[in-house]
Amino acid sequence: MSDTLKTCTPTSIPNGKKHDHRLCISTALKEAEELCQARDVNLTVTRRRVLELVWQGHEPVKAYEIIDNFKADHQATKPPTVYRALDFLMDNGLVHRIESLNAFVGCTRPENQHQANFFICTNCHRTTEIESGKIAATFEKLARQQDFTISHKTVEIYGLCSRCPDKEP
Amino acid sequence: MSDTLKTCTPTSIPNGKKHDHRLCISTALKEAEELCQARDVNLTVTRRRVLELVWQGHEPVKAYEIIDNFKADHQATKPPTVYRALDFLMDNGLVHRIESLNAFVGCTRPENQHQANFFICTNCHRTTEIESGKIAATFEKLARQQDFTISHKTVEIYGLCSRCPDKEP
DNA sequence: TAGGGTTATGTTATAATATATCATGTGGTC
DNA sequence: GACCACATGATATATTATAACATAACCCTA
Repeated sequence: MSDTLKTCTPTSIPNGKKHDHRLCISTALKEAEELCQARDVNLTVTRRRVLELVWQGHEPVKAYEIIDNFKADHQATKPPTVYRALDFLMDNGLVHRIESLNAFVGCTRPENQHQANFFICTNCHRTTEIESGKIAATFEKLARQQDFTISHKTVEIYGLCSRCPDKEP
Repeated sequence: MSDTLKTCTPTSIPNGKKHDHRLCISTALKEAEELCQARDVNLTVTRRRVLELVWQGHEPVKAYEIIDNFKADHQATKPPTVYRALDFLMDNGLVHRIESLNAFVGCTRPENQHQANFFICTNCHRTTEIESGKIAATFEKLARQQDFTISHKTVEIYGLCSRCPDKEP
């Protein structure tokens, strides 16, 4: 474990395959607990388990994969339960939905509720949040030109990540 | 008709409610015919009708709405037929898919095959393609910083259009 | 002109994603 | 204890999309 301790942060998920993802998970859960406590909302066992399953990796996870995982836990559950937990987690900025994949990914900086933009690797599916005022500024400028008032965005950029540079795009 | 003849173009759909949308439809169909002929691909009756139905307005249209419209035509058809026609139209740049709505919208400049970015009104659902090298450049720059190689994008910006400025966002 | 390839559509079935609705449980509080 | 708010359970169904195989129409060419 000694060379792989780094936790994943919004803009830099370690490039080496072997970052210690257990740390990502435990950090995400700890942050979620703190935030929910601070906000006086209830991170129940179900919601916590769904969050943990979303955080199985840095790849978006599908709702029915989560349901299947509950089955594997011998804690069988039905779609509404999982979708409700996901709604809660999204409302609290703990997970994001990837519209173009119908899937969900853990938020890497939930303490600061935001809409995220994503880079998504078409090879390994690793998904990273893009932080950039530039993006917002670019869209705001275009919006002003058309008298359009932006409320929210879906920005999902596909391509090959730094770990998969040689794959077919 | 005299004050409403303007056809809708990528960046400016007329703001007055009463642009002559029949002209948008006929222009889109004519361009589609020309392009398909030039490319030696087959704009069949089914595909042409699906395109026409997508072009019923400047709002994204759902696949099953198209199927229902075929029923109303007494030309009942099944999902695979419509999805196949939509695939053809997308392959040929004649329609775009709006991922966050699971819906389809006619392309306003099909002669130049491209990936589009969209402004989508949350009130009237009018959807306009954004043309901007700025957007691509902004993302390319961020991508380079992370050794990410972009292949394609889903960019769907929601808010209120110029016709709906006073609505709740 | 029969055979074979290509393209498009038809048909049946089902997969995958998501929600509406009503019932139940649980913990606080008046 | 009665009530309320919240969370979950359970049933059913809606919505979106595709797999797989069959048929048809057309063209080519040997």
